Amino acid sequence: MGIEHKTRTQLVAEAIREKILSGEIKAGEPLRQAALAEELNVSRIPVREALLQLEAEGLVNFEAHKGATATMLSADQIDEIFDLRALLEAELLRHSIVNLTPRDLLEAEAILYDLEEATAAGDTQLATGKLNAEFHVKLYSKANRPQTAELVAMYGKNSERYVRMHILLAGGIKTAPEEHRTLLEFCKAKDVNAACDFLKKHITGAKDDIKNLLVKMEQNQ
Amino acid sequence: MGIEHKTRTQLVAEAIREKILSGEIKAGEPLRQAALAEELNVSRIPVREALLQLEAEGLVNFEAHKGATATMLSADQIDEIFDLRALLEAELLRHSIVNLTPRDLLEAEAILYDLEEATAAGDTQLATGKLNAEFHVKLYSKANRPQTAELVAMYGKNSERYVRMHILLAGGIKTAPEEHRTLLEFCKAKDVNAACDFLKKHITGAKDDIKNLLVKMEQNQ
DNA sequence: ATATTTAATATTGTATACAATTAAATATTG
DNA sequence: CAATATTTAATTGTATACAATATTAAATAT
Repeated sequence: MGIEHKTRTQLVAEAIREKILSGEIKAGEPLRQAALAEELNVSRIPVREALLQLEAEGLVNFEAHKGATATMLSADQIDEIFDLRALLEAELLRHSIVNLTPRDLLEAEAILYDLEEATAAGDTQLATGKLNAEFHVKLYSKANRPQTAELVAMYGKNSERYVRMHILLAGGIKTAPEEHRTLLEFCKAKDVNAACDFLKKHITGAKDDIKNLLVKMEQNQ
Repeated sequence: MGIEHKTRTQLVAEAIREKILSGEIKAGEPLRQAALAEELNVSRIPVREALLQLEAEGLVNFEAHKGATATMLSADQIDEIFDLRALLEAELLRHSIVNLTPRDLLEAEAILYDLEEATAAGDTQLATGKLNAEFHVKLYSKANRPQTAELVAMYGKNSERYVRMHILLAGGIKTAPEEHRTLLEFCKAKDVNAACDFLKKHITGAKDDIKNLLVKMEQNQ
């Protein structure tokens, strides 16, 4: 049970990732190695390695000799990412549902309870962010599809900043709380097809909401 | 039209990638930075960066302080990867079919012709490798889904060594050539659902073939 | 002899220094 | 003045050197 010995590269990656997701570093903005290195009190080597990792996560574009920039997703790319999420998350759910125990379903319901309470309290940040993710992860938890789950996590992270932005600009996503409850009921009933179809629509709905905003922003520039 | 100035990191990545795909570096084998650096006449820095890239491609596992190893895919992981490919490639085809021009279909048929000739000549390496990939790529070429295509390319690369190995050990994949022709006919007829369903079965069939071999190999160890 | 420390070695992680490339600024020419 | 060279500065890419960690070998204790 040793102390976790995080490498500098990992710490730097976390720092830059958060800067991008929080919007402190805006999409398209160049990421200067020297500046980041100085700010984080490390040499450029771990910064470079962190940037490479973040490129693999889709948060950064790294072009040889030209440097790294935070990725700027066009409306089309957002569109595609959310389609991918719908496809992959439905696949996870399909494999998970049959293995979900009554215990799992109760835990999901407990999260849903918190989520509804947060929504009622007006905490859209918490509701659409952490709790929403927890609920979904719980439903997928018995899929036994680690690589698919990793992909889903990656795309989730990549969408996160746009969701956050959307919350800020549009005052939260209109995802009706009942949608989550409907999804849970389908899972309880072990109605695989209904649950997966509904999940796809659920994700696609969020997409349309965000995409509209993105299109407007692109026009304004 | 400048001379392509490939960075050392890119060259090293290509070299190591080929070593892994060709089987020169076996799955599970450790990749010593110093040894690779000396062999390729570079310092350890580009080697490290190349290893990070290859990790993103799924060809390498990189653990802090312990070093990198060529990924060893279990039968379960192969299973999941091929399921993912079936899902994603069907998605690409679904979006591409409607945009495929008669010209595209003729080009696909030309590749298929070469493929059948190679098969007849007994060149399973060429037929199941390059030409097979070309045929599929042609069918997906009008999908307009760059990120999905990138994923498919990645998983394709990751499966490649197992396909190669299978060809060596089992004398080629039994994928009936008629399967490709059937798929092409569905595309010509613009029968989206039939084509996608058939494609999924086509990929899943290849999976079962390879998986059987993998299971045997795991038992032998 | 086996288990547990301690020392030695090998290997990875990171800072510094320098080389290569690109972008910006200045000079040059039609 | 516009367009093109030429120089300068900024930035990235990579080698070398050293620090931190993990692995192996030796030493000690049980």
